[in-house]
Amino acid sequence: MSSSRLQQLLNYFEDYWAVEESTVKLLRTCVLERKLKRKESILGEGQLCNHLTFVVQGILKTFHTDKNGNQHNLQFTSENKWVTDFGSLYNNKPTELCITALEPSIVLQIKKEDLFNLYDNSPMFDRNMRIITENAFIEQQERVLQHISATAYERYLYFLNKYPNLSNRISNIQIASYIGVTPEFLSTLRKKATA
Amino acid sequence: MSSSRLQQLLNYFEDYWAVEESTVKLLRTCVLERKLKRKESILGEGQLCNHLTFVVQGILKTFHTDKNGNQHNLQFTSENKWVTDFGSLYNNKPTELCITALEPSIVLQIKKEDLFNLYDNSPMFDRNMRIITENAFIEQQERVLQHISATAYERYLYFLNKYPNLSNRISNIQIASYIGVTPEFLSTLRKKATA
DNA sequence: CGAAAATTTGACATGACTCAACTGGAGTGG
DNA sequence: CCACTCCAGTTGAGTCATGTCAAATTTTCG
Repeated sequence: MSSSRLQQLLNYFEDYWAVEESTVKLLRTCVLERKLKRKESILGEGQLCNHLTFVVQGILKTFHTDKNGNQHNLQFTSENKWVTDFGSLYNNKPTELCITALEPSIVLQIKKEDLFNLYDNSPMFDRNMRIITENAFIEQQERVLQHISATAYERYLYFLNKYPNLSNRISNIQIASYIGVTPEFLSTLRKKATA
Repeated sequence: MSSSRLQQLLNYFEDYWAVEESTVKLLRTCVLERKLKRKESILGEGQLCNHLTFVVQGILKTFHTDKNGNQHNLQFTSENKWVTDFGSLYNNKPTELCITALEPSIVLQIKKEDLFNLYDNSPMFDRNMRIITENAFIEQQERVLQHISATAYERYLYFLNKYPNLSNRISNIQIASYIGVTPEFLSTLRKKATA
């Protein structure tokens, strides 16, 4: 794999802690690179999730398809963010989620066995995944709070404000699905926002 | 502190991993017990969150008060669950949340410094907090999914089904605030559910 | 027991969805 | 370069879900 892409991952970790040489060595042996075309998936409904994925370039969406066939976006994952389905990864349960590229993308992946091996051999890697997960939890909690206390209009403004780079790169249909409204209704919110 | 309550915490951890004697010793020195009356708070808006809290008995609610004075319940924490405000705890930021007992309760608390000490001296404790946080993340994600894809009625039925013991012990006003509807509307949903 | 809080009810207002139609831009093949 | 299709985005009419407010009733807790 391209060493510059592994380097991006290492730089990312350096923001959290000084990565030991032994961990770098482990990462070098187990990190897999994968290129994705637009609309290509790394996880499909009913499959087992076997990887932890780090986005080097591009944007992925994680969504659920309900019984009526409607898609609901749970998460966008762009550069230097992680994505996986924890429920499926840890409990060996078939996933109800799908992870798909919205743009041509490059990701790094760590297989489940290698991930567990990293946890066992690098306590600092383990710790950093704890911190990363804590931050992800905070973000989800903030989002729940929005849904129980704010209107769709407020949620939209919040999204624009929090993810300015995403809102330029993602279609409004995807944004509507993320904040939990129909594309038609988002359209009226957008008119209101520019008025 | 009562050793039986520390024992409950140790039993809890044993479900995850075999606790080493050195960690037990550390816990014995730093775990604080606290009794709470109904409506008593362990964290108030504007304060710094300095503890990780484990509920031995009772139920706490974590809520946010919006600019109109309305409370929105983010979380209920009952026996053998953890609660804290990660954002405030790690970033030393004043919290926007409040954690209050819904029943007379007994909790165990670990101060921030002791918590960091535990992380440093017990990699398995660190790991288990990672796993606990991952599970909490999954739960929040499921809740977000509900809000972007399900009706209030479906969310209510889901709550009843997922937390049968909570729904008996908590007033409907609290449940309404948790699922994100007004108490009046929850009342109509309840009528529908028993019809 | 008595005060405070929880729950219910009903009339009315508004937020958000559905469906169908229309517009306009981005690719694609001839 | 044009004609074509496809998809994103918008608009509007009608409808349903949910909120607001006020009041009456019941339950809970000190």
